[in-house]
Amino acid sequence: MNPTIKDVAKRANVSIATVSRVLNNLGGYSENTREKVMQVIRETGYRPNAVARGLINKRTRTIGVLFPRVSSFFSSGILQGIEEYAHIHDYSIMICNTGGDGNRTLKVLELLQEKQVDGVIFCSSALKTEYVEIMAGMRVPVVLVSSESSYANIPFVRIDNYTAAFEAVEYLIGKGHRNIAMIGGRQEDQLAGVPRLEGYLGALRKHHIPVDERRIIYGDFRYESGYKGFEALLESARDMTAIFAASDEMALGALSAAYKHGIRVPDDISVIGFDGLELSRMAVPPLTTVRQPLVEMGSLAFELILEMIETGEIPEQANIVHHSIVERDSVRTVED
Amino acid sequence: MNPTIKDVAKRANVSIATVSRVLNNLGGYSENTREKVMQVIRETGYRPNAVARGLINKRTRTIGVLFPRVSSFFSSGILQGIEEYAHIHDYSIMICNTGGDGNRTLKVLELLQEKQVDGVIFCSSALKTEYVEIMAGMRVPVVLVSSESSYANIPFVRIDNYTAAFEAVEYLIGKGHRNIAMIGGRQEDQLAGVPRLEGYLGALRKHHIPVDERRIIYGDFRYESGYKGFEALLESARDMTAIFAASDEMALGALSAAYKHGIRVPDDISVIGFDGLELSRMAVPPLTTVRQPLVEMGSLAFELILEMIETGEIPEQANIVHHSIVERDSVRTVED
DNA sequence: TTGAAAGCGCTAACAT
DNA sequence: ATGTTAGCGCTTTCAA
Repeated sequence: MNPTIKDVAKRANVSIATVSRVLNNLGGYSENTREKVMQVIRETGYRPNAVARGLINKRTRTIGVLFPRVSSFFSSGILQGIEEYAHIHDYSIMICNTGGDGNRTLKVLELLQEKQVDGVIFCSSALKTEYVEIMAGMRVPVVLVSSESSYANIPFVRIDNYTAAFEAVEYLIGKGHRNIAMIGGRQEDQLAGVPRLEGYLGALRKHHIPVDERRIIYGDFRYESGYKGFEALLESARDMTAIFAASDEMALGALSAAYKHGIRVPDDISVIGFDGLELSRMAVPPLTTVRQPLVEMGSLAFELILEMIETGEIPEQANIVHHSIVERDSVRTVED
Repeated sequence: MNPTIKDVAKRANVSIATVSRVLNNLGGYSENTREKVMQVIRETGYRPNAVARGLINKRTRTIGVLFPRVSSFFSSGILQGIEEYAHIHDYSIMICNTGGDGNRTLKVLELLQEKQVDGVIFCSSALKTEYVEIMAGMRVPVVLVSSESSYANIPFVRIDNYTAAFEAVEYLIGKGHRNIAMIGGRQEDQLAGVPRLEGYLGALRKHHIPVDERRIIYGDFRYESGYKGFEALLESARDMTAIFAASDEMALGALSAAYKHGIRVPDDISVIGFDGLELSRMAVPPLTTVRQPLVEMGSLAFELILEMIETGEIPEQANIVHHSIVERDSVRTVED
């Protein structure tokens, strides 16, 4: 057995109350006893039991983090940001996969409640009513990342997807492109699918470019769908000179498909991605993309939840962070 | 306040012991009381407090997972495997970044000890003596992934790096290549750096191909070092027809550098990577690589630790899993 | 400056 | 079949 506070108290000839005091720097003891206690702690290698502490303090210094898929390229950046700040503030994080599955999400949420996490960060999934209900029941702060909730006053941090997509397409237009296709996300996806499509549409309208349905393909944000999307566009929109992909993964799929079909990027077709994942930089050719500051989004989410935990107050609900266009080599200028 | 077992007991007109019994399916109550208790639990939305349970059971059903960088492409696969199995067995995982930093690792280990995790999975870092000492002090099972320990009987799961590298190079040789360069990992890295280099050397020797120091460049497993490594090789080993990169990230760097320099892969130079990351499949051209079953390695690690937690016994120490060569499009056959 | 004791929410041994 | 009670390791009154 590892030593407990009792063992330390005994060996130091003091009461456990005194040990607790020096442990928590509460004062109310002589320098002498402090020394003695610290000495024993060092000798025995005593470490306070956070579980016991948690039981009495009702604080575990642990937060739960939910991802649809922890191992996705997208999750990684956010996770890194959360972890970094959590570590600074001596918090631990419990991560959970929801698999984008409602039942599993509920189960995971219940588990986190049982484990008494001090807060939960919920990432890149739509917030269903059932989630909100159980979250309310948990009575712990919740922050959304790359998600949003209109009907509950839950703070969220995300970029402005509409504007970001709008600017991506306007960037293409600025490069002289007129025949711009889009590989979008899921049409049902209100968080990233719809607004990015709207942004595309909006930019075209603003520049009086007619919308052509055949130039729009819907994927699921993943690589394969980008690959297939590109091939589909090859059929339906042969004259396109540029593609706006609603995710970097899909853009990479497009790049691969182009390579497969002997189509050169950006010489024959330009491609702009979305997300600014690390791998966009590693693509061939390096991918021009709309960057979301994923790491910062994670850090900010942690700061928000920390604030809620410590003050009990609900901060500004809408935390819109800045996107930016990262120019690399997958888009070329088209001469008229 | 959320309801406690006391509240449930009171409302159900039974003792807390009875509530505890039905909660844990221990028997010793009538169907009638069971019904009543369950009814109250449903009504109140009661959830047992895992912290209190942990205090008494000395089990938290939580394991700690350490990565040098949780957000790396490499960690992701392992993490996914661990999480999957942890979830099946109703365990939670606490993930920690060590940043490859000794002090931080020690701090994190201490934190995990305080939080009373039931075990720790330590991934892809060399195991220093200090770690082993503090781990021994924690008195919880430890499993290593993509790492190893000779001086402590800690179970580990990894592939056979030497053989895997050997086979990669032999694969290249089988394709007719003789002038094979290598972009290796860090020379000090005993886990992945040295054995993969040795494998390269061994394969050349076996096939009576003289080793040429100028064909060997050392990187750090990351993308940039692969990029630079490729450029360095362009200077020192112009006649190479193939490159064995000790990581997929470095292989991707090489691919990018080749593209930049107008060198076609695999027409001019073939490239084989190592790891089998998801992104190797997304590369242009799709990367031929040596696959480590990362997800399975994570699952296996979890199973091992679960076994240790539940039985208290130490399983087979060496768990060598199978690697395999994934043939894609970055290696071509050379005619003599 | 220090200690005794209550109690956080739960399990488990012991009664009944 | 059910209740009482003693802790698990700690923090925090309240006394001394």
